[in-house]
Amino acid sequence: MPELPEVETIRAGLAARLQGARVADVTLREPRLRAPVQQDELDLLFGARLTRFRRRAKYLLMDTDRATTLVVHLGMSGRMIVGEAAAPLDAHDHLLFDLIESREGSVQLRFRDPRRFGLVRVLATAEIESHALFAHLGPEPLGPAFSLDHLVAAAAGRRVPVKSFLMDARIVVGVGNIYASEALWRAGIHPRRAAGRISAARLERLRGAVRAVLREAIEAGGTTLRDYRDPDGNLGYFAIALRVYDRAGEECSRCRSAVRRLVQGGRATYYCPGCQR
DNA sequence: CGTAGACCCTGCGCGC
DNA sequence: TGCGCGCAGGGTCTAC
Repeated sequence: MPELPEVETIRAGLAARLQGARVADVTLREPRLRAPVQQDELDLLFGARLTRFRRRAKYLLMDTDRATTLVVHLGMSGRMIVGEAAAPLDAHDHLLFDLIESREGSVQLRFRDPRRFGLVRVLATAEIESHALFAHLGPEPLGPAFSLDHLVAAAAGRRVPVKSFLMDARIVVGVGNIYASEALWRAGIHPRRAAGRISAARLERLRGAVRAVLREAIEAGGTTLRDYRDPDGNLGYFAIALRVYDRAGEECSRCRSAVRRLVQGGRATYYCPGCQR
């Protein structure tokens, strides 16, 4: 799936094209996502206007003028596609949103997700933050709440490997598998190091690395990898330079050691044994 | 409590 | 060419 920068890129793309559009119809073709899609929730969208496009962690939040919010998570393989309603259907086009009065007139927004790890809900806008999906989430990595004080307090006494710690949404949201490895490389921290055994100075380096790598990726328009597409359905972006991710055996660009791969929590981690301690 | 592992699902690339 | 295997950017739940 898209990581935070990809979701942010999709959010911006959808906002530019669909802000102000009205939902004329919704078709549910396959309800079996991470949680079953509820028709009674989708019914709340009929006639509603999409007013605001937000993001929280890796969730897309599309507010309507009916005090409801269309919540979409793309999971590993989800995409949002804007096109003509007559466009040929893909086997994994699970939801079709017929929109009118968009900047481009009548268009169809599709949620496509082969692996079906994604999620589509319609919730009361006022209850988003307190909803079970969001209540446990930690600070946004690019916001002021992701402070050194927060990181130091969260890491204190923790024996988890810092890679797993970084990917724990209760600590900070939006740091996925690619950028966790990349941020640790930038900070010179070994992914297996216990979170509670990193000095405040090095945690500050890590905080800066997380923010820098995410910011750069957003600027680059999202890393393009495998099946990722922007809202137009195009593969148009240039990937930011990934220094270790998926580069096992290659030379580290900083110290020339061979990049290694290991598995943590069932996920691949890439790091440089020469310059990450 | 904290942590490791299984699980949800399809598609793709690889080695045989 | 076909087949089986491992692996893939996420998140949640269970068992220990």
